Amino acid sequence: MSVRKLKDTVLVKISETAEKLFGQVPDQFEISFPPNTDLGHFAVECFGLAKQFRKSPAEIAKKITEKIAPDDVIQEANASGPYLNIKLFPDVLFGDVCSEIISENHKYGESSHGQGTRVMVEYLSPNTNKPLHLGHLRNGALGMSISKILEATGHWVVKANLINDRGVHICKSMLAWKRWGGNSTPESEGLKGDQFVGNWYVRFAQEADKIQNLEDDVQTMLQQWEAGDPETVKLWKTMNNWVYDGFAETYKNFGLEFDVFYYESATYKMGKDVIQKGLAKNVFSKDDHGNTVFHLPTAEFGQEKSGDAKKVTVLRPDDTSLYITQDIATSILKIEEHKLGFSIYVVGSEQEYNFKCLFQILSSLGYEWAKDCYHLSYGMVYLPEGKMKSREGKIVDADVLIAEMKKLAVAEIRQRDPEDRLSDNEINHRAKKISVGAIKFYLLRVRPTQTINFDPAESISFDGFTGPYCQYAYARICGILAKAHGRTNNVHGCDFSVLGNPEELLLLQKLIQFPEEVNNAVEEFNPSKIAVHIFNTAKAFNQFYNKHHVLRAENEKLVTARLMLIKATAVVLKKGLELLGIEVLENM
RNA sequence: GCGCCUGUAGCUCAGCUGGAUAGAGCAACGGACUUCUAAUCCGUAGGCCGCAGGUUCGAGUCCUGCCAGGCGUACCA
Repeated sequence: MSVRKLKDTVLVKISETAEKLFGQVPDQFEISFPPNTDLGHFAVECFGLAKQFRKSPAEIAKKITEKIAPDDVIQEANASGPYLNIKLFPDVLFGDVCSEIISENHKYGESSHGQGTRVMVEYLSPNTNKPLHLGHLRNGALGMSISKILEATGHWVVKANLINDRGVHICKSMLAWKRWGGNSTPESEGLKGDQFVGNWYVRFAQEADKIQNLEDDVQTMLQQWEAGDPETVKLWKTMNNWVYDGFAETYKNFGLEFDVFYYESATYKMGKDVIQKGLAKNVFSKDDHGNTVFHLPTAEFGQEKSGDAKKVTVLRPDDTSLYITQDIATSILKIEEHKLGFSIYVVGSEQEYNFKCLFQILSSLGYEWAKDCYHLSYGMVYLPEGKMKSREGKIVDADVLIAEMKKLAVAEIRQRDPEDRLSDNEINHRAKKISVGAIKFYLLRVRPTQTINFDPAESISFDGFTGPYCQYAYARICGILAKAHGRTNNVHGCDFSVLGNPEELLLLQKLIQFPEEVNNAVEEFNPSKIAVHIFNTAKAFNQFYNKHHVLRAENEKLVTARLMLIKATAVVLKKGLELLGIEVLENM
């Protein structure tokens, strides 16, 4: 029997008993867990039934308790005030749950809700003028995790990266390098390509304070680029490729993957065409300054003080494009190329208004799928000194953070290996998984809408509510299973009736709950649901581990049954971490 | 001004569509390694859940008003 079926069995039983008692089939009621495991394995709140049957919740709970007939699944029922607590026979409860998890293995927790739905997750979307920073890592962790969660719920996911590769800001680093860079390359300077280009972007800002015409020169360069001037285009390609090489390294280190790349340089012209067509159809209009504008419907967007509708500029008077111009085009491209059921944009909360406008414009252009576009907005990452500002050097560089975390992980691993048994290779391998896991967990453990106040000391911690804590629980289980010598091969021959202490029950409860949490996570686009639940699962395991023996349990039956329980726990921990984009280790 | 987000323990956050005594981690203090990995566990201490009303048998959770902070409010991205 599966976990779901087990719950259904209990539901049906209660439903039937209530019908016999009150002559009516109860309306829907939910099954939950009692606050502690002594009370029972499952609980039913009788408030809803109270309304339907016009009796007090306590009375209903009591009556059902008296009438419920024990069978081969339900051991006993107890009323506790308005609550009806149910105990099952341990062999059924533990046996069914563990067997299901072990036989489903990595598929446990998955569902088919999204079967046949294609969905695009656009995330990261960096500019090619500077290296990635902590904000990008939050975006990346979120984008990857959401993609994995969607896949686990049956969706076909296309992960997209929209590269902002053109514009004045890109020209700034180009200009600085052209003027002062000489023949230097990332290679000659021993720098990652994105770091190298980023340095020239900073240099531009410094020089612009001193040199008067620099801003004008950069505008000239942009015009040259738009005109297709071969030399400028060549420079642009060269520098962007340096950046891409650098980014690729960071993606690999942090475990970010993409199926498709969109480049604004390739879509901005299409954006202009779409605007022109819209202008012809009167979706857009020209304002007094020559801007091409869109009037937002006052019903949803309100109005200006003057009483006019609010407007959004989609094309400048000289017909050069804006951010939203190319975004309109990219949105259309995405849908046309990939036949999407829905489309997610993982972008910071500061752009909420822009996306609201974008989706409205798409809708007004006649694209019905605009309602299937969803802006997954997330809060900013603040440093102790305040908001990150790349121009002022007030940033946490992604590569630096990853490298520092890795150093700390290496130190921790060495401390646990006083006899120097581990090879450098092995240490490196472990440190990588641990450090990246720590960063991702730190960024994903709070709901996306929360602003994160980046606390360096807390973020580098490997104790408590962290990724390494969860990885550690998994590694401990692996250690035990490795010494079990195949005694976990036959789940169905295992006698589970010996299990049932509070620690075992609590752990089992977490395993039962996992699929629901995956479901909650996908419904809310909120990976923190899984992070919190995996932490609670690891914690329940550690509590069990500290109080009870597995391999040295009192008798062989207990050893085998506990082995099954922890094997199932390992499955859940691994799957949950995987959905967060975090890898597990068998040794730590 | 308007829109969105946030306000829960000293700090960082959970708290599912209202339901059993408001939970965790960190920091503090006190304990547990001859025992399956102490990156662990146990205990102590710490809360007018921003404030004030309202709805309800029942509110941290829903409604209204206020206070404080963040972001946005278009020819930046």
